[in-house]
Amino acid sequence: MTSGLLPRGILYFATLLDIHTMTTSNEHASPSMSNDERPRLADVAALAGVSTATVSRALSNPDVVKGPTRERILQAVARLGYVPDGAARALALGRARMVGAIVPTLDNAIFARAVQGLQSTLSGAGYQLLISSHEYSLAAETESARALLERAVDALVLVGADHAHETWELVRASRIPVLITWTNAVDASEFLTASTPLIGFDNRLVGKLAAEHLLSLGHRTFGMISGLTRQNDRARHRVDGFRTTLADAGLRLPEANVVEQPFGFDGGRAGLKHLMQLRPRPSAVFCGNDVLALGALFEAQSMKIDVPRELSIVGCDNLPISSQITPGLSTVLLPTYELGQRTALTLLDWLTSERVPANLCLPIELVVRGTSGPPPA
Amino acid sequence: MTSGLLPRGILYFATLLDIHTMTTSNEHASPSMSNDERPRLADVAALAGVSTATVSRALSNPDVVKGPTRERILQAVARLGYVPDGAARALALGRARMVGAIVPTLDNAIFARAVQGLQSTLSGAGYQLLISSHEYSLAAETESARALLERAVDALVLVGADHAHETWELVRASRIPVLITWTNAVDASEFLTASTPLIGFDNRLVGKLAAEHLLSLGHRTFGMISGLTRQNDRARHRVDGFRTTLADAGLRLPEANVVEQPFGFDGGRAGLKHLMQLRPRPSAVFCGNDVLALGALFEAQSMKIDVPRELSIVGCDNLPISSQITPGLSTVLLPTYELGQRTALTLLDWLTSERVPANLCLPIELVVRGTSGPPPA
DNA sequence: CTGAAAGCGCTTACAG
DNA sequence: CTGAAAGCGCTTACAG
Repeated sequence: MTSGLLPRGILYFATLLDIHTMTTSNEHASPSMSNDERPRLADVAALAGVSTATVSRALSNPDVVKGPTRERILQAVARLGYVPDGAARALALGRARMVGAIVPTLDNAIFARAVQGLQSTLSGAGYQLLISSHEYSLAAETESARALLERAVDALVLVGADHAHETWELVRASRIPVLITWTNAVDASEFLTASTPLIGFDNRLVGKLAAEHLLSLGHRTFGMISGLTRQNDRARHRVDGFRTTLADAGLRLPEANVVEQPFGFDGGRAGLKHLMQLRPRPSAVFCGNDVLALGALFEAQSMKIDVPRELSIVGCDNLPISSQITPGLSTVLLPTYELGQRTALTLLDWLTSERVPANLCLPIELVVRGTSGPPPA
Repeated sequence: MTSGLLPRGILYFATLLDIHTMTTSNEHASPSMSNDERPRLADVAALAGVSTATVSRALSNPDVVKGPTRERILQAVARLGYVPDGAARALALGRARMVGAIVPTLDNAIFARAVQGLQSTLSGAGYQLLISSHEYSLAAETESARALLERAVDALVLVGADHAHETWELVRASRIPVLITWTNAVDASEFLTASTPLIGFDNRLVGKLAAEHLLSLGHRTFGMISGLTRQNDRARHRVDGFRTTLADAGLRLPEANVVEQPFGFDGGRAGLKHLMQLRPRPSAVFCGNDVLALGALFEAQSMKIDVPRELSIVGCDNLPISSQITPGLSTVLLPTYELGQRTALTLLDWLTSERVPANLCLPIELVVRGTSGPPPA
């Protein structure tokens, strides 16, 4: 793209003369500008008859430029269709007005929704979102982190507390603000929680709310369908909260009653099939998220198991579909769009104030619908 | 962030001496590097005892640098935790290895899935995705386009053919590759289709497939629940294809039988309520997408209308949920993940070959499940 | 209020 | 194979 060491030509030759007739002609990209290069600040400056410094000021700090001069510059900008080059601006300014986010996947309504909240809030404040996903591979996440860091993002958003050592080294070396989301607790000691704020949910409480609800209905035998817990602290905490709460009530949740399944309806179906073969058969099943719960519900319907009369199911997320189907899914509502919004606001505040923000744990609540009820007599 | 006109200091003082013991010490960010600035190419060069030019070559064109030199450089990179500054690199190179994409929303499985395909394919080739959404507002889309263009993206992906005049001017002035997705046809004459490739579906065919299916079942009275068509060529073409196919069969689809609703389950519900009040009552309803169709199905269930005995419903998208619910949703399958992939591959090819790619219309097919059947006798 | 010029951190043509 | 230096397109401290 660059033409070697020779400076670029200036584009204004054809248009310099009719500067005063500009407003009556095409206000947008001039047809006479058939040059192959896009216009630069110098082109605007030449057309407006000022220095590049003045154009730069007129654009980023308008009131420091005299009215008529500013007018001429803005007309030149419009005439040439000038759009600043972000790379040059980022280099000069030391910030790119870009935030990076790495999520496990976008192909899950719950992450898509949070990303939507993040993106729209950021862009309202003039920041753009660089997004990457890793399909639940922490090694892939490291490469995503490197790729985003290499694009000079001003800050990075990660999901959960489980990350590869290398990811952590990368973000530390980059010296940019890093925000951990979806969780309120970090196990791994290598994460310096003091300078890495957490904005998320209490995932143990998710399991606790589900357990308390099912216990209060009178259930005594439980199963759980969890997402893969291996590199996923959110999934682990949900299992932990569920199990601990049962234990506090004097009930044991055996290992065999916890099935780990990959995210997806099929995971939920497979998980339920497994649990329904256990003896004693669980009368209540808690699922790590709504997609697993819906899969379990569909499988129960396929198996002619009456929900909730023979079996209670509780999910987590409160996807829009969960309130639409019959019976409605009992679930723990996570305010994920708000999570994205709050993440954005916190980050914006951090970037401007340069003070590390406080942790934030968003409130969650149990929503009881048709898939949970008393155990069979 | 920048410290005025004074050049930055060099970081290597503390670490220059132990260059030969490096491999036995911490390979990652050195604890001794407590400086507040992140390492630069010059720091790596100083630590390795070479020029910045050589470091740059060692990183981007390794085989042009002698083995031992390269080794020393890589060790210095590892020791300092050096990550190149993308803004500077983009400025020097003239490309940022970033692609911008603007979608109506991420909060719709169908877009999220396509974006996932786009993102993962791009990042596999070393490109990162800058994403923005506009919630179906073409004015907001213009601002998104400007914001992405200002970040110096190498290419831009748009959804559909309906765009504000200003959006078009912006992308034209930017002189970067622009790809239109989700459609195979452009109405607006201002869009220079010759240099703006289309990768998408034949949305008229979507309507046609639905109509042919319902006609072949014997239906004679139809309704349609469409997304808002105002700034949405995909929605318009689906209505058009449906109506035209019915007309070819000698059947009229009156205006009153087409309800426009915003995307969402509630839109589908409201649309069905309206259609069920018409006399004669439609025996078959085609919905512009699966979310509307599912909303319609749920509303039919609420209204105790037997689907498909009293009413047939056909959607479009083939969301994962559509094959899970009972009855399964008859729908037109759009390969959206593949759309994202193909968009990425086409863009990558375009960026390397600099030849405008050919249009691509992805094959679609009707999937018949439980929500469609013969009309009531 | 405006301009000349240095600087941001890279890459690469040119010369050795 | 390697280095000195110019250039990418902006911003801004400094001087007028």
